Amino acid sequence: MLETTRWIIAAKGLRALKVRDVAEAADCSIGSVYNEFGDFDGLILTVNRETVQALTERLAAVSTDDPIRQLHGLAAAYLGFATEHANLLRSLFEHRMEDDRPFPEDILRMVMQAFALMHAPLLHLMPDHDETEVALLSRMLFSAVHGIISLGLEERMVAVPPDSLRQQLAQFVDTHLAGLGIIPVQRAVPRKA
Amino acid sequence: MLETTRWIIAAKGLRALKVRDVAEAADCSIGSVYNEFGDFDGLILTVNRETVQALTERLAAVSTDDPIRQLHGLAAAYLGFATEHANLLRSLFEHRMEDDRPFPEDILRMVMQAFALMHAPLLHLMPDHDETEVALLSRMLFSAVHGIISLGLEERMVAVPPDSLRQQLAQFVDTHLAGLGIIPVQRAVPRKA
DNA sequence: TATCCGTGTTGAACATTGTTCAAATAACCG
DNA sequence: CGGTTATTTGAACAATGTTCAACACGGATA
Repeated sequence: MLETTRWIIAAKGLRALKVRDVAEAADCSIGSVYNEFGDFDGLILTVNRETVQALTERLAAVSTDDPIRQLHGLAAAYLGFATEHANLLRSLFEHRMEDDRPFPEDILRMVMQAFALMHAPLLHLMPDHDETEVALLSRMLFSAVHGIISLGLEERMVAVPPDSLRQQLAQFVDTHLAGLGIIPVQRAVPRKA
Repeated sequence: MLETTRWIIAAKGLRALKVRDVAEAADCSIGSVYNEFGDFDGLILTVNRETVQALTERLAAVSTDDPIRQLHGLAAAYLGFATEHANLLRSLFEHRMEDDRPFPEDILRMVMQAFALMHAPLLHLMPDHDETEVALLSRMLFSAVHGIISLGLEERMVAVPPDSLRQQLAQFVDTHLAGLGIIPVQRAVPRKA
């Protein structure tokens, strides 16, 4: 049942998800879906929970040997996940609850936790800085990476080629680390000159 | 009629928009809405068009005296617009067409145009660089700013206080410019030490 | 004025889809 | 097997995007 839902969202987008389709594919009645998930939001949120879980696992699997490499790895891992599961990630970030019900606390926590994964390596690289300051910085950096990727993959908006995107992301991380004084500023070779 | 639609989206979010509400508020029949806009998507897209137009105007109004100040101004202007019109901006970026109809070309162009506004000042600051390279860089920078702002304002995800967000954005731009070698790297004073 | 024709408006009716709930079915127990 | 509880069912309901035949109005014409 969950698999079916996830498959539909992943393949055809959140908007294509219908309770009746899920029920039919799972070979059960409409009511059973409601018994299991409460309502439509519950169905979606369950899939979203799994998505953020999978994302976190993927990000957590990045090697922690070298902080700088880890930051690059996190960005690359996020890009990989976003590329492979674009619709699932969109469902996580774009879905709005019916009426004005509050967003589930636990999903929120999980997303924040995932976005905090840059904190540890950054703290290693900036040992003299205030921890809360680094926390803010890491969340901001991850938000920036998220923005670059989610807009870059938006096929409706002249998507950036995946390989170019990978390259851009690496450059972005490097440039920012240089700006923080962690690695030396490397001027790109001007082709024009 | 358009005003009503815009008002509903701005006040209660895209999901709260109903054809019947628009018709009633505009004191006309449901059919008239369809005569005017074709379908539901048409209604939304018309508002989105206005939104990206307003955004572009606001961004274009930023002073072009000093390139660095201009970049800060663009980020700040985007933040201001996003703060004042959060739901309208969300409607622009999160709305998906029915079925799989293609996203309107003109809106796409306008968004790209808005996101390209960092190109000119960046080109001034990097006169020796390849223009297409700077174009990619400017789009990436703007995407990053977009990510920081849109996630930062997401009230469901522990929104960052607006003032703190403004400060973070400025720091982000400065750090990135420093990383590009345009302004000197300024190490923040470590509070811990 | 009466008639006709093009144009724009209407809202009842329809299709889709999330939701409910009383009845049917199944499962368990003594 | 009878009784009790739990689970499943799907017809019916409500909300909402969409259609379209009927209607209303305005101007041209006789």
